[in-house]
Amino acid sequence: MKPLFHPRVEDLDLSTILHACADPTRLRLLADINTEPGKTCGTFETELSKSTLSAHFKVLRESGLIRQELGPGNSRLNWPRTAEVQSRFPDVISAILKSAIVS
Amino acid sequence: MKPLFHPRVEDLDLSTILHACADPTRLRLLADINTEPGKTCGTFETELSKSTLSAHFKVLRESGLIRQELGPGNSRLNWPRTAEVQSRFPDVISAILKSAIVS
DNA sequence: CCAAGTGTTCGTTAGTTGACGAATACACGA
DNA sequence: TCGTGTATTCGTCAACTAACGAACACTTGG
Repeated sequence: MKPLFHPRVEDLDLSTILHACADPTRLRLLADINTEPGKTCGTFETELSKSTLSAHFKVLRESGLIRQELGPGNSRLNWPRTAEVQSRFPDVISAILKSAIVS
Repeated sequence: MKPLFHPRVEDLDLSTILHACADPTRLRLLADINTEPGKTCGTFETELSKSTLSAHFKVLRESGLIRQELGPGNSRLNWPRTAEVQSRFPDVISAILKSAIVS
């Protein structure tokens, strides 16, 4: 299986992270992952196609906001990297998530 | 003089705001405006053309992050709307600005 | 081995973005 | 009124984005 790319904490970039959060779909996915860590890609409530969703997960993963692990049956388990991101950019993600869940 | 559009506080949108912050140039402008409120558009240190800069100010203004007032000699005074944005999305902008100024 | 389930990758398309120079609009001072 | 200074608008261009379906890759159960 092809290894999935995850940026190191020291390579996180604020603009990249904000760009990843700036899309409503991705912000929703990110909020869901933080609410229910370990969700697989297929368990998100959405109207979008699989390929579109996959692309959004890729953006979240490559920005450093989530970690994707192999799960059973070729599935992907999605974990938040919120703590790691916070270590570089304190309070940014937690504040965004708080506002995102409300709105 | 054509009036400049400013969104009302109740119309602020989190994704729009994050998108405005996601560009490195705009984040720098926003940080500068917060550091030195009332700066005019021409006083920012940048290599970009006037028209490009004007477009960035427009994005910041229409997202609700700044307010632009008429100044002397057809200049624009740029003021942060940080407090208003905070009232809708607590801590988001302050956290972003703190990280932005460091990096 | 085969079929079903889960995601990714590829190619395409329409729309958006960021950049620029040139032209324009407006205010102010001489 | 005529420049000068300040900023916006317009038209253009290349690059990027989000969306889709089809095809592919991989795991697992029968």
